[in-house]
Amino acid sequence: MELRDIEIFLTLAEELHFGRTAERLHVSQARVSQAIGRQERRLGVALFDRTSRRVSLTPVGRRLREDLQQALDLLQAGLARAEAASLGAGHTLKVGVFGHAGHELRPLVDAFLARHPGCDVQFGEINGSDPFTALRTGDHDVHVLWLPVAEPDLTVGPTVLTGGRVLALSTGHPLADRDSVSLEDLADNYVVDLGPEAPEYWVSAMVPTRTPLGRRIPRGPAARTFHEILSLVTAGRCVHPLGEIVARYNNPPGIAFLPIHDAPTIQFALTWRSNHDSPVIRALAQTAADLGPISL
Amino acid sequence: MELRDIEIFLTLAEELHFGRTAERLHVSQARVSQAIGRQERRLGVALFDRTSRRVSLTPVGRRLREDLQQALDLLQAGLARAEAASLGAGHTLKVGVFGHAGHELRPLVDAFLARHPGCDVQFGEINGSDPFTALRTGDHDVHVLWLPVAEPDLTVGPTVLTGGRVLALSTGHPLADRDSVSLEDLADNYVVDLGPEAPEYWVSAMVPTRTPLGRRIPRGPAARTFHEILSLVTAGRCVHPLGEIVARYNNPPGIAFLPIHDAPTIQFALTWRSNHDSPVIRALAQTAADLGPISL
DNA sequence: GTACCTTACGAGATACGTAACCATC
DNA sequence: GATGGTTACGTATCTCGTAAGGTAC
Repeated sequence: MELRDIEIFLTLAEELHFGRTAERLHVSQARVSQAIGRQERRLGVALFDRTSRRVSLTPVGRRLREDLQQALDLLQAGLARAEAASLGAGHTLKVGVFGHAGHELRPLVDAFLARHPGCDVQFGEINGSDPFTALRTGDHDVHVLWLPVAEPDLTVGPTVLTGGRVLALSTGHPLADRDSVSLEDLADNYVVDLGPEAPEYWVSAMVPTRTPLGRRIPRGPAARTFHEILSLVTAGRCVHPLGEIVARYNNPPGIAFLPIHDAPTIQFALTWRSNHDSPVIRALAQTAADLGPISL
Repeated sequence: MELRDIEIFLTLAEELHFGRTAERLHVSQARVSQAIGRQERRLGVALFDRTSRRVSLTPVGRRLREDLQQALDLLQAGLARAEAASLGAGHTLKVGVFGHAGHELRPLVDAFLARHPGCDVQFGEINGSDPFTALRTGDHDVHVLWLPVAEPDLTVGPTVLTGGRVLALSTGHPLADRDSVSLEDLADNYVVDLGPEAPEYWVSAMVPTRTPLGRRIPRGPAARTFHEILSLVTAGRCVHPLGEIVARYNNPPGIAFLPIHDAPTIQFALTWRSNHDSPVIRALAQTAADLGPISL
């Protein structure tokens, strides 16, 4: 991307300081030096006079700055116009969420639709055993996933939901008459195995493999959907940690949801394929960032 | 380089044909398709309506074309101005050549200096045992080398010299009273070994390892400089093929230069580090291209 | 069936960061 | 010796070409 070099040049022309330029553009100082050095080599002329104490534009640099600034402004204005056209053009965003989270996201969706009247949002369902596939196939545009998400091809955007966690257990379970449980209690029970498709680092952020004291939490039988999990829990074969939101929207017979008082709050963030972002997705992310996370 | 994508977009907007666009920009048709597809994904809007029969701009595309065309023109004008400033700023180009080739290149240098009065050309000497090092270290900006040159970090520019070839041999050599020799004659003699620093494919373009009929041409003792070669030849220990130009400018005692009548013409081309081109180098190359090769 | 746009995939080039280096005050 | 620009080098990403795959006429 040669445009980046131009951006670096223009920023340095403004800041007259390599370190600050690097900071502003979120790159390393070395990168700024390289970019400028390369431009100067290509052009065959110094754009900046610099010692390690002082940076200033040469006459050629000053002239180039004016020309490029103008060009870049035009360019970005053109692209922005095209993007704006896109947002007005009736795009539908398919957002994958767990269970009823879509309802809790109503404020975000409303704000987004208000800002972008041409657009629409549809929710699709995802589940913990396979959190990324629908995104990667293009079936969904955005997923709302608990963090951390560390997939090389996915971008993690703003957090949209935060909340506590509950333990689902059978009403007949010895712990069921408590007011709350501790993560330590998990060590004495099986939790549902979500299967091999979801990366372990991600699953274990919700379903830990060890208690804070280090005791192993055994994985029991596998389940792929939310209802399979519930049925294992109902049968008393497993307990299972879930987001607090689940307790708010579900009241299945034979199951109790008890707060896990020592589990850290969990965050759900917008996530999308890095290679497939688009103005609509960025607009949703922007709206989410402006709104801030919704706390349960 | 995101600028390339813009260039591709603008060209396609003009041609309305992926194949022709690819041809004009010297890229594959797939690349054009990829570039446009990516732009459209990023912008979230179609820029072209297309079937496999017909390509046309959408309204958004039409508008974007106008904006980007203007921006790109400005940008290139700015860069061109800076380049022009560079050419006026008294650059000195260090050109590495073999022996007296610099004299033969006088017409090129004169034309170049006439076009770019602020610039200067200095010649440095190179020799066949180590043709690239001075270029890579930055001691020289350009080398005039016989072809083929196939180094990944070097760019081969226009051919500046072409000429026949001669065999240097001792005046006491049995062949010395001929009018000319054949490549086949080499098989009965040792040729000078230029050492391991020069790549074999390049050396053998001047000093073949086999005759056209396939007989091996034995390599004799090693020599690093032109004068070392001559002294081996004078001593009768070797013969050695050289460019015709050598015979024109040298008349060393005890050595005869006989035309090799069946050796193909050899070409010498401007060569420089791909990563270190500059307006001055490009200007020299342009002048050379306009002038055409000088035939001996 | 043919012209021509798109997709899949791999190799090569490029961008960028880390770390060490060098210069100025 | 502290601040700040440069150089060397490794790696992750991106570019681009080849080849196979669609689709409209």
